[in-house]
Amino acid sequence: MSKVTFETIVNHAKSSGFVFQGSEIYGGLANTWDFGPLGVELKDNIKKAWWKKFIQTNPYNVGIQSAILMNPQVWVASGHLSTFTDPLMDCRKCQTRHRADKLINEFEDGTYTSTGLNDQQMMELIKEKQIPCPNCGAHDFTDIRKFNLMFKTFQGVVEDAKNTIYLRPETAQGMFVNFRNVQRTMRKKIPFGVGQIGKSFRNEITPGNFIFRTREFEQMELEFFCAPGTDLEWYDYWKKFCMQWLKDLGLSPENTRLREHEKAELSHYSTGTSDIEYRYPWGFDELWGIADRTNFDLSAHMNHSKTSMEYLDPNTNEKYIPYCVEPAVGVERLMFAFLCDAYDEENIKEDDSRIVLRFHPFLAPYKACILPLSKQLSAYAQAIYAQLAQDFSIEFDESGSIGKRYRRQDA
RNA sequence: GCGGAUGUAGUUCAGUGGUAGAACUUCAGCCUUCCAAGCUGACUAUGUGGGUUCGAUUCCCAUCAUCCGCUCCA
Repeated sequence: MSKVTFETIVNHAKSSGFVFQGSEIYGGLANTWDFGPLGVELKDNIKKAWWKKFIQTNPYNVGIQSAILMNPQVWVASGHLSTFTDPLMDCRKCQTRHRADKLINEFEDGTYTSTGLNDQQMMELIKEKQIPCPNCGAHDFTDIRKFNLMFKTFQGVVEDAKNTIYLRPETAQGMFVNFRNVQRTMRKKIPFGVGQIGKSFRNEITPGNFIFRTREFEQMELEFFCAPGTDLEWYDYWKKFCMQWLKDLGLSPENTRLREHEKAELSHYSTGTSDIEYRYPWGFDELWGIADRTNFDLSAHMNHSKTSMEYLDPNTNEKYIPYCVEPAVGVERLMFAFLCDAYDEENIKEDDSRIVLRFHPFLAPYKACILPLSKQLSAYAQAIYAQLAQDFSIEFDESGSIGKRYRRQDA
């Protein structure tokens, strides 16, 4: 099935109005992509489908939309600020990368400590003590570079450290900090979920693969809160739920699989994570992460904000911090998966093929196209077009031969 | 960020230190046709900025972007 090459699909997406390179006329901006007329329809349809399935028709879940800019304390509590900010140095000789704090702490069995040192001081210490590259033994490091995954900006007119705020690297924290608001106003009982669709930003070291990994991306995340001890059950439930949804939307099962994370690759917040993977042109890669986040986030916010995140179970009169299962999927990579899956080349006769995109009707950018057989029918055709366009995305085309026009729409 | 490759119309691909070419696409006109490639015509390109040169798309440098690895994640 996945006979589509990466290049073919990217070219087709670019040349048929799905995706354009961002800021193209200025030479582009690395890894930014703009969605064209067809792209935005497809992307919106994916979001609508998700919202309908996970929020609108789901008895457990409700939706929110939280701000992209949040109090920096959120990121302190969530761990994003500390775990995503590593002081890194490259060895010029062997091209390996190391963390400055680790170099210091691991040198001579921990004689020295990086605690309390700023970047400048760490660099000086490494130089002074002649700490070598663990890989090749050279003493030729680059300066420390901070790889902060989070985009930084300043709130207010003055640019100083006190005003530093971040663009959110995930939408999830918006659900956690609003846990009590939602629970109270919607009178929700555990288990229940809060979902949102929104942009997130990560200053990835290496983005790439077209729209698969970008620094600005849109997430569809659900935080499903449940009682401690029931999390594994729900974890399984959502895995199946998500898989089924993909299948219902026509994503071919042979290109989709579920993969359990190894212990070593688990993120700082999770005790169990599975990926739904899709067979992209370069191979299977992560599409949808389903994580058991335990009560890590709510506990962290409770400790940090001094606001109780406890839930009083009305049946047992028990107070607890709910556990959380999170299915999180990136809209763009899901869209890319649907694009790859829909792409087909039909052989008409020898040496002749045509490109057809076979989307699920719900996802198809256009639902129909009006093609008058002759220009004399133009007025009637226009009327039909206007009528249908009230409720659907419709195309209109009266130039060229009829066969040609059919084919234009296929692609 | 590091290493390697690449950069010519919308797309695919030619070509040259001295006027840049094709096919498909697109557009206009003819045709009024039910799954592309009938006829006529038209538009459109050497990523950007320097340098060498009488002259650079071609050679050199820088830069930007893309692709492939390292890495990371939804």
